[in-house]
Amino acid sequence: MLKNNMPELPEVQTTVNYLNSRAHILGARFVDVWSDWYKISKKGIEGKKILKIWRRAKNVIFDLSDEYSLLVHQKMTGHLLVGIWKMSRQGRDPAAAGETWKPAEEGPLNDPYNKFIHLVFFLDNGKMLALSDARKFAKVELWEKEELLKSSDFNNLGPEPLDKSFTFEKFKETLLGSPPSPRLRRVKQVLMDQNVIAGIGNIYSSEILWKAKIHPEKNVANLGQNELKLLYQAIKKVLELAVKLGGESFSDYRKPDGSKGNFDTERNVYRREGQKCHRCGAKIKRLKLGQRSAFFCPHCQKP
DNA sequence: AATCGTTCCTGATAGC
DNA sequence: TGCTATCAGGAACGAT
Repeated sequence: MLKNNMPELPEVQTTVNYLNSRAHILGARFVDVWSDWYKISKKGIEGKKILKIWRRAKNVIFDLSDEYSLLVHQKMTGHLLVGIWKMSRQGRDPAAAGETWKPAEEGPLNDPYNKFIHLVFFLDNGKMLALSDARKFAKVELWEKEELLKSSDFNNLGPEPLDKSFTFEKFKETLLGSPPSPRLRRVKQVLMDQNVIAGIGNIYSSEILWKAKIHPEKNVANLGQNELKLLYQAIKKVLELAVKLGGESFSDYRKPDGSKGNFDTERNVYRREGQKCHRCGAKIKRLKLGQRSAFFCPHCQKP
């Protein structure tokens, strides 16, 4: 079975944190684009300057000059990498350029030069911003900033769980509130719904529910006050810890320098089917909810 | 209106 | 050993 690990909130935040600090790409301008897949034209982005890099849900947003924004959703296997480039006789194709493609900082896997890079932005300060994406699912779009902010996909996103404004009251209101009504739905699917709470995916929803000792199929309307409190605290704690550790890297995800995140030691249920629960020793089980697999401890998380 | 199924894609794995 | 069929998965979109 393929070991999937799509970037969720902690991984995307880790990427954004890196891009804003150690990558040294703020203030740089785009000079060229190479891709064997994405239809991003040099014409649209050439000369635009990177002003600010931020996250909303699982999206990375580069605010650019001229009131433009570059939207990147890494989906399943996508991850952004930063390197340095030099012109070569072969031009700027990193596959052809070979040794001119090097990571900006030393990463344990030397990952930035890999066969899954399908898009590279060349910046005027000698840096490359690349997208590695084995499955070619990632989304990269150039928007007028205002259009992006008022687009329905973007505007319907639920609150950011790590914001201070995401209080327990706000959480209950979001989870149980009337419109839209996720009232009759199973808690795992509700947690993963980007329009209810933004940024949580398959890995962290399983980890959060394990920590809160709640069964993934439990209907959110049937959660007691104590369970709601535990769930709220688990969301904050699990995501905060994962951001602190630089996310999860058991599969494709890497920080922009190619190095791995360190959340793996904290993984309690995801992809641990048949192994012992770290809390009670029972065997971790897996079930299908919709098209997704949910991992849980049948002893700690009773229906 | 809400929910379910399909689609995109390819590396890794299971089964023969 | 080598081939093929199956699976994983976020989210847009089409169908019911």
